[in-house]
Amino acid sequence: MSSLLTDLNPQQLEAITLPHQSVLVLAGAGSGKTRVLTTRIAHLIQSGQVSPHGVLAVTFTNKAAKEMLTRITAMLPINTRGMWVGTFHGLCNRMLRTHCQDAGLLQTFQILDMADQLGMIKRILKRLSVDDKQFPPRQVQWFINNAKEAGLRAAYVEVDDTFSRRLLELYQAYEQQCNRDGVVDFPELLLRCYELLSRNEILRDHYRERFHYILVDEFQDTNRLQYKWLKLLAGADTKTPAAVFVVGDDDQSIYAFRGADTKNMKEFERDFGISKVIKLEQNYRSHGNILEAANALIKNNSGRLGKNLWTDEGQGEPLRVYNAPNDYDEASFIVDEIKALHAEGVALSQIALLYRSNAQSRVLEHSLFNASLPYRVYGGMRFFERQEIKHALAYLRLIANPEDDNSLLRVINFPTRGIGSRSLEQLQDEARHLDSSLWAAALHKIGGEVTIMQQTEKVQKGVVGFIQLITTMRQDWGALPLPQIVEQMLTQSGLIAHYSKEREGADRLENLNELINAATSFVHEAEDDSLAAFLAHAALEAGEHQAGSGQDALQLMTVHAAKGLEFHSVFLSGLEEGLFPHENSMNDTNGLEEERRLMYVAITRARRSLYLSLAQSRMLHGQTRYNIPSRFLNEIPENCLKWLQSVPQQSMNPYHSEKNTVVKKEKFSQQSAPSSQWRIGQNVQHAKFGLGVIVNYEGSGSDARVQVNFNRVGTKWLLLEYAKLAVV
DNA sequence: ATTCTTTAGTTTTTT
DNA sequence: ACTAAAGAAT
Repeated sequence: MSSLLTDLNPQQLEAITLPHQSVLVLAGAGSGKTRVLTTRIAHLIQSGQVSPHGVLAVTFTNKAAKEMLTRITAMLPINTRGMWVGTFHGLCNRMLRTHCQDAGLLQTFQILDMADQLGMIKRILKRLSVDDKQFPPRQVQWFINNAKEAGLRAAYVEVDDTFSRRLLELYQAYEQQCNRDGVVDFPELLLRCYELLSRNEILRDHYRERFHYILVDEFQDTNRLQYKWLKLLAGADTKTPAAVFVVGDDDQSIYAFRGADTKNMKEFERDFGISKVIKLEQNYRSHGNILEAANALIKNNSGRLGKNLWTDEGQGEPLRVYNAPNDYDEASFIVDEIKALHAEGVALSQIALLYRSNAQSRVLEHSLFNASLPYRVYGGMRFFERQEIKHALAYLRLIANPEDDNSLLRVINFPTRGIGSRSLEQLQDEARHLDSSLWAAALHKIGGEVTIMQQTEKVQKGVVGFIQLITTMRQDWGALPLPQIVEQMLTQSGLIAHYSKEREGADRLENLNELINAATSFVHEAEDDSLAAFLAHAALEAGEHQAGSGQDALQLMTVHAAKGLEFHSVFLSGLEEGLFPHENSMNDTNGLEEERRLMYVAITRARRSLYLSLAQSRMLHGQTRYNIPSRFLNEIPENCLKWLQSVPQQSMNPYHSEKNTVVKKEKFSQQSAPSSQWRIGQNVQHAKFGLGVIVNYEGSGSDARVQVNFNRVGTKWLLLEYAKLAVV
């Protein structure tokens, strides 16, 4: 009947055209999941079952949300403005901004990212003089976020030992501080919003009345709180619940580490009285060998909901595996293969280079840069996370709300204006006395001592200057458009001047300029172009701002970031035990199964060709590590794989040999050369400490000592004369 | 108070 | 290897 519904298989068609009821769609990788989701929305609107106003679609990443909107607008020539499409956090932020009073928040409430949050926790630990050895800030952060993601306020957390009790007190102190500063962390966005809806019947009914159709992508990655929020919003327990269309794949659940729980799928079936589960099992993406490899691998996981992907396509080429002697050789192999593919006509943007952890991108980038292959890195160090941008944002936040202690502390002496630790301490004491923010304390101090004039002027000059600076900035705010506010702030704060003076400041200045551009384009694109909205955008979409996205470039990202994307060719690097699966996850079954799902995700990104590579040795944390091939390679059937030979040739790898000689030269020039068997990188055996690698040495003759990194006991300095080291 | 130097922790993945 | 924090020197 309509062009929307052509070229669909029966299951896809059924999912798309389902009447007003809730449904669970189990969609395997490459089964047209996103297409089904977007087509359903378009179909619902086109057939008049709902107006854009009544649709709410939740995705997991901003990238996915954007993609969804683009696809819908391509299918339907309508204005999608009324539709709510976004991430859980984005949608909650939107609701909280709209109803900030009911939510007990300032109009200008700010969002803390993970680093901000950690800084805040560190500050609280210091204030309460808690030993941060005993209570590592990271662990406190983990505790707080976990509680929030389970939907628990401090008052409801149950603890049974003194350690947890202390953690709970810290949680409480943290909550207080957040409330006073008017800041909100990531899980707080959800929890606040959930509480708002459950407390406020009018609002709840308003939104229930509005959103008759709710669609959720990547449902397997939702955590408990997100699910509760969804249930509440949809009115699962009412007579007229919304039609909730949920798409997920338990085999692609890779966010358990931040509370995602596939049990939500079972609960969804129960809570929404699901009578229909639709399975999409035909894969339209990958060739046979790739799919066979993925299926065989994921079979090793237990407790799957069960589904088997199949394809009409031919077997295609085998997966190519390359076992490199070291990480530089691995990189140059990848570079060569990418060049070859590109020469054959594959667009660089259709080639992805994936890795398990961000740290691995360095070596790869180096080789790509030397080969002048254009590439684009997703994730890693993001624009809004750079320190100069963080400083600038802190000033902007203070303009919006000077009570924000976090931001104040970040920039009160940056650029330096003579406010040292001493003055800061005084200020913090004052704030504690008054039980107020640092800003209020500073105002109070100046106000109080203005009568004593002379001395104050000397002691507090820096602080007075800072207060005047922020006050002046605040006066202009409101009158000026956003980009001008940013521009003025950059000069008035002295950030520009500071980075102009710095040796390596050129990049930073460029980034600060880019911030003005970001503000300009934000004003053009966003409906709400207020300062607060811009700051929320900066916190929530930290990764989305990427310069130079226009040209054809190779795509570099972690496997996590690659979920939901597909490429003609995929390179998966670092397939070694300890790296992938990661050593932190290898010890328990759950961790290992999640790693395997991650591997599954990685494999299924490829349409036509897939390259797997590993290195026998690689630099990590400044040390050479020797790894064995990943167990996942053994889980892929041999007939899918084609092992490539590595050719040990000096000329093939000029960078690596050059680098090595540089390192060695330095060592030799400063110290006498030890006998040839004791050299850096040599594997040795010690009677007591076991196996290790020599990482450094000094002295000579009877004084000669070597530093050895032992597998079991870490690094030790040993006198060669006494330590009976054996070469392995 | 600021800047230079040394040291310790850190990195798994992300909204 | 790299960065943030602590310590020492100016």
